[in-house]
Amino acid sequence: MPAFVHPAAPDLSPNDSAVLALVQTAAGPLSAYDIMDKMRPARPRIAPPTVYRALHRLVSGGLVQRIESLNAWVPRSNNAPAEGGIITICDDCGTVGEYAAPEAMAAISGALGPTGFHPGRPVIEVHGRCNSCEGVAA
Amino acid sequence: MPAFVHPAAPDLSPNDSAVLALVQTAAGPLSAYDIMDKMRPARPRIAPPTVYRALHRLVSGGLVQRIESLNAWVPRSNNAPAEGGIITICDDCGTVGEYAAPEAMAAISGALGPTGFHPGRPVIEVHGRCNSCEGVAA
DNA sequence: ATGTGTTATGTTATACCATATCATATCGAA
DNA sequence: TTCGATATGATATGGTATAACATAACACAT
Repeated sequence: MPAFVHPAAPDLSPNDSAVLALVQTAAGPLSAYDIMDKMRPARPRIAPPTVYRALHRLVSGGLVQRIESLNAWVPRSNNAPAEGGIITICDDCGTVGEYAAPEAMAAISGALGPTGFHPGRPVIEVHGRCNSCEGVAA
Repeated sequence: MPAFVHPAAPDLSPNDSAVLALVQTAAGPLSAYDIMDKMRPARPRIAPPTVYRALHRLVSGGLVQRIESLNAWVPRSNNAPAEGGIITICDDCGTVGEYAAPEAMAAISGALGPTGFHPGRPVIEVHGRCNSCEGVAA
């Protein structure tokens, strides 16, 4: 897996900042339409492309990550790996976590080596139950 | 990662068989609406729920797999791992592959152990370029 | 044969997710 | 000032998935 480094985020547009703030302060993953709804009080005419454009820029800047298996978006934590950490998704409470796992990434690269496939963007999302939820009802 | 074993597929309904045949003979991943379009000549009134119900049953039976990052569906190969192999997706030609990688799964489990997260369904999809496409235009 | 439970399918409508397209605004560099 | 680059506005549409309710088909016990 090539070590992908996000380009340094330039200063954000007002739009981008607003979207980022919402994603960062949300209790969990937000869909693009959740974000729109939250922006609507301040900006009644906000439209989907505006939100998606901001999200795409934030993803490029490494500030936001899309959860493919949820069609939803979460902030990247500051201490998260530069790219491609493991995402955990609790199917009970919806909590999402992000963890570095260099050995896992290496193992994936190793497994793909013989196939000739050239890895680019990895999507590693593990559904399951978080520690709290598992404790409540095993 | 618990070793999840799909329940043995009971005999398929006619609907399920039709959907499975289409997925298995397609050149690449099919969306649910691709499948509907292919069924329409024979069944002009086919509707989305019919296709989705078949797909969900086929997934439960381990015969079909959903590619989360494509919103599309592919057959499980006979020699594919029981569950949770690594999916490769060539972003140039669309070809999808499935590979076993027990060490990678173990590494993911290992990385998550300290977090207390209890893994269930893993989604491991690696976008990149297949060997052929990489050769054509590096 | 009738009733009952179960599973599959039909049918309509709707919700939800994402982008194409074209117009307008803003701002700094040539 | 004019131009190019970037961000946003605005409308429309395309694409993905499920809710809700109705009906059919079949197995099987009474």
